[in-house]
Amino acid sequence: MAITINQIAEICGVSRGTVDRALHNKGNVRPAVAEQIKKVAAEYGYTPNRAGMALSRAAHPIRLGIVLHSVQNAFVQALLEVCRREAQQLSVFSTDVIFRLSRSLDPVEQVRMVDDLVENHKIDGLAIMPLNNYLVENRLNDLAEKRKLPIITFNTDLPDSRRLCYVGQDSAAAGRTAAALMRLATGGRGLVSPIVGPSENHSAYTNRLRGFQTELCSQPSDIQYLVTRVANDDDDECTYHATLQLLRTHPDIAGIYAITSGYEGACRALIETGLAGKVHLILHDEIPSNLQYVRDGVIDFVLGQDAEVQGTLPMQLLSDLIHMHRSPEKELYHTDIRILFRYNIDNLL
Amino acid sequence: MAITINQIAEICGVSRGTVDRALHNKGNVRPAVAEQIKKVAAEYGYTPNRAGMALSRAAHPIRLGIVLHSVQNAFVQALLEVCRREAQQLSVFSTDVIFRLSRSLDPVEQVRMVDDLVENHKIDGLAIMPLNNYLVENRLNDLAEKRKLPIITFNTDLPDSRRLCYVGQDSAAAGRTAAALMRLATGGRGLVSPIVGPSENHSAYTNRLRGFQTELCSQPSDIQYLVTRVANDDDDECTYHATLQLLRTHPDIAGIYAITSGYEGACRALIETGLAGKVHLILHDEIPSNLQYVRDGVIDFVLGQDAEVQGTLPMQLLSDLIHMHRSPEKELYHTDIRILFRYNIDNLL
DNA sequence: TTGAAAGCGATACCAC
DNA sequence: GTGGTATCGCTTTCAA
Repeated sequence: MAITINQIAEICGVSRGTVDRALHNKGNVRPAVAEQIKKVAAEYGYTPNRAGMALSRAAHPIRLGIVLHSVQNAFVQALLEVCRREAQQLSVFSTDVIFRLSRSLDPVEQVRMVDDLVENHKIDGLAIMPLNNYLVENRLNDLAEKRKLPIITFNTDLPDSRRLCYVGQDSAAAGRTAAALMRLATGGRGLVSPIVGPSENHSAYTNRLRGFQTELCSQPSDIQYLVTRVANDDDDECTYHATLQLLRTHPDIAGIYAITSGYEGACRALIETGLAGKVHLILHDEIPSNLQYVRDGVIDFVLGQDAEVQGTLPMQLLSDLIHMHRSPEKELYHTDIRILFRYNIDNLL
Repeated sequence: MAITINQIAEICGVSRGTVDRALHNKGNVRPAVAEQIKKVAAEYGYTPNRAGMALSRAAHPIRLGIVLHSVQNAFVQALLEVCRREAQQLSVFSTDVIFRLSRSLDPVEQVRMVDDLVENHKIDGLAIMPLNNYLVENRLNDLAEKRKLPIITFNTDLPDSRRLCYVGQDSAAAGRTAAALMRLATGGRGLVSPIVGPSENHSAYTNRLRGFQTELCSQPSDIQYLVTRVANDDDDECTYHATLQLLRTHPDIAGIYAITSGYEGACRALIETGLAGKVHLILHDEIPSNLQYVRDGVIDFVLGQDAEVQGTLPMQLLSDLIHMHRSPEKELYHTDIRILFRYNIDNLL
């Protein structure tokens, strides 16, 4: 076992209280004594016992806010699940977590949620999946500056805001990865089409498209490129019809890249037209339905992102910051870009 | 905050001690009272506070043993690193971890290490990366049966032994994954050669080869198959020479599958012969040198395994079992088979 | 500026 | 069979 605050107190011939004040720079310790205490602590490699801290804090809980949008999306639901589990874990550390969820992509609603958490629930930290909109950005900047509220973005970033850090995928890199896999799957020939929605306020989606596009065009090849637009983000039905239409007008198409996990309709369209397995298909997110389509030979590749890390790290970082005054070490915590295909999906935990 | 043992005691009009005995079935509680206590606990969704448990156990520490071989291998070193970090974490739960490391693949030495941990250090649980040898297997079976020692295998399994469970990759599936990627990279044409050592006592390696072989032969294709044997496992120099030899005799070779991360010599051979990027190359393990070869265009794909889970889960499972009498839920905890190539390696945590 | 003491939740042990 | 009490490491409060 590591050295304890009691042992340090004994070594230095002072009381526990004094050691605590010295190590936390709370003042009311004679400088010379504080000096010696810190020296001894460093010498013996003192690290506070987390169980002890947790227990003693039970009387003074802190509150964290979590804001998510697009909760109808299957991946976001998985992410929410992980967040809930982590919230449970954190309750040991006297950290209460308050969730605010929306289906829409309405920035006004998101700002209202944030305000509610800050004004009515007095949160000490915020983890948010932000919409890419100036209303949201301005509000977050305000809170960070004027209220000194620590804010962490996750899943989707708002890079120019005053958030502490971002936990999530590098969306542009994910798009480039999709392009490289598409090249492999098609042998670098034929017509390839990404299916995208308006992606308004949703920077993850626009970044994926940009990355895909950039990478495909970066090397000379026999690939033609055509963007298929659908009316809504994460809309299964739209995607179904758009894909049917695409397959009708371009029956010789080589590959489709459905840019969100809400675009499962593309799978149905391929199956119904008998083109499943012939047209190469790449989708995002490790959700059960996608994996089943992979097993059935409809989807070539699924690009997964690490829901585990995205759902736990933001809260842990906030908790560490507030409880132990330890700031995040990096600005960007980029999570895995997982490549899943039929050979490596049935061996997971 | 969740309900505590104190509150249950108050509700039931008994003392904390009684509640504790009732919930842990320690006897010495009147059946009717025990019944009521359990009912109340269930009703209020009681879960023991981990911080409290950890703290109260400080006086009664437990000991875990960890046995690793092939520690000169870069991946095993990364794994060891993770284990050390987890051991640090567990010290909060009064769990001391004792490591025994070997470079060799000698089963006699491994058995000796296990014996030392059991006899001289009185370990309460064992996590081992076992050699595939009857001496090891018999010894583990003995300890499991006669001494009731909980044993978990990790990284490499010993499926017929009496271990509680296994945490690690499905090696055969990893081999199949390598074969599928090789098919993609080569376009399904040409000569493909896995490079393997004797793999004596090392079932992960033999299973990878078996999976690779099975998958390549499972579909009709224009791929020819030739196994290249080297004298030692994880030997860079051997591999270098064997690869040079292979490239000389088969200058038109399409792909090489180096079955362990110790076979970096294959990369050097390809670079020196000017064949890097022309002959497709797949290696195992997410180690820095491999990733650099990917960036340099020498390696097409790296198959990674999850060192994080492999290094933490076995100890957590043992700790949970010994402290809380909670047995592992599964027999096989298969970790990720990660596919890494130049597009998704520079965006990691 | 400092020390002493209470309390967080769970466990172990000793009286009764 | 049961209740009381000490203990783990840390924080906080109050008194000196």
